[in-house]
Amino acid sequence: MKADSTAPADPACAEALPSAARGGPVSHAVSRIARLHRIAAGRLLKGLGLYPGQELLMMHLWDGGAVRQSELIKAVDLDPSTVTKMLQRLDQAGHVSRRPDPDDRRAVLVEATEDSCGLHASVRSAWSSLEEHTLAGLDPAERAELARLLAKVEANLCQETDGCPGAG
Amino acid sequence: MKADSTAPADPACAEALPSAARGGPVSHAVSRIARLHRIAAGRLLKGLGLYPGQELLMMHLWDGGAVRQSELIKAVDLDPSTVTKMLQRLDQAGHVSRRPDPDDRRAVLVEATEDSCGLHASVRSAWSSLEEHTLAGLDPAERAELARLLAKVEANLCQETDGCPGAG
DNA sequence: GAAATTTACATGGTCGGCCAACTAAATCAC
DNA sequence: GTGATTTAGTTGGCCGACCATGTAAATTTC
Repeated sequence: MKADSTAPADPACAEALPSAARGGPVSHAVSRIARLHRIAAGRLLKGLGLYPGQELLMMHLWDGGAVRQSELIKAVDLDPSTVTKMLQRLDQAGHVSRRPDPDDRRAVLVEATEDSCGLHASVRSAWSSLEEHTLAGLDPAERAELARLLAKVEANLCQETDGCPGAG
Repeated sequence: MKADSTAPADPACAEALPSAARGGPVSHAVSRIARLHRIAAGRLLKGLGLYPGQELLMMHLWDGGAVRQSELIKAVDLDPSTVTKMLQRLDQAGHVSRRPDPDDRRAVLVEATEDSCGLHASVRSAWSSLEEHTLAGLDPAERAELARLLAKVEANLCQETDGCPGAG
C-alpha cells in the first residue's frame, strides 16, 4: 500500500527519481556530491583536529607565510565574516596566530603557527587521498575531461556572481 | 621576508595556484562549485521565500503527498536532526504541515501545504534556470559526459559511507 | 507478558557559510 | 586640514548540516 495509486502514468523508471533529479540532474548531483565530498573530507580531517573548510585556509597560510586577512579572504573567496570566525577558531585551536599589521592599523596579519606546520604533510596526504577516493575508477582521460568540464561549470557559476577571483 | 626566499624553484605558473588546487584539483573544484552553486540557488530561491536546501525537501513533498518523516529522511539522505529543524522552519513558514501518524504514534506525517503548492512551478522553473546556468556553454554530449562522470564520482563518495540510498 | 532492542524524532551544541549592520582606520576630495 | 568615501575586520543573527544524546513508541526476544 505504498506505490499503488501513487504512480499515475509513469513507468517504473520514474518512481525512484525525485523530481529534483529530473528537473536538474546535474544540479542535483552537484548538491549530493558536495555533501558527500564534505563528509569524506571531514572524516579524513577529523583525526587532524580540523573541520572541513579549515584546511583550505590553512593551505593558503602554509603556502604564503604571513598574509593580510584581506588577502586570505580574496584567496579563498569567502565572506569576510566567515573567515573571521574561522580564524578565531583556528587561533583558539592554536593553528594560526594573528597580529595587527604595523603598516596598516586596521589590517591583521595571519600566519600558520609552527605547531600547525606539522599538519601540513598530513593535510596534503588527506587531500591526495580524498582526490583519489573521489576519482577512483576514472582513467586519466576521464579525469582530465571531468576537470575541464568542472572548470567550465565553475566559470558559469562565477558569471553574474561578483567576487570571483579567477573569472577572467 | 614575504616572497623572496619563499619561492624555491617554481616558475610563474605556481604563484597563482593554491596548493589545494595542485594537490587535489577536482576536490578543490568540487568545493568551489558547491559553494557557487549554492549561492546561485539561494539567489533564485530568495524571492520564493525558500533557503537553499529547502527546495529539495519541498520537491519530495510535492512529489509524494503526505509522507512519513522517516521516508523523507531516507529520500533526501540527510541527518534526521537536519530534517527535523528544516521542517520546523518550513512549518513555521507555512510551507509544510506536520501531524502525528495515527498508525504509528511516534511517526510524523509531513505534507506540503496548499499554500506551498503555488511555489511548485516557481521552484521547478528556478531549478531549470539553475541547471541551464550551470551547464551554459556545454553541448549535449558534454552534458551527458559530465552527468556520467558525476554519477561515478557520487558512487565513489557513497562507497564506505554508510547510508547511501542509490549506491547500488 | 516483561525486558531488551530497534525505530522515530527531538534537543543541544558546534561549524561552515551567508547577509546586514557596525566600528575603526586609511584614502580621496575639496 | 576637514569631510566623504572606501577599505578592513568584527559582531550578531540566521540557516544548512553534522554529531551525540535523550525520549517515547513500536518491535523483537524470551
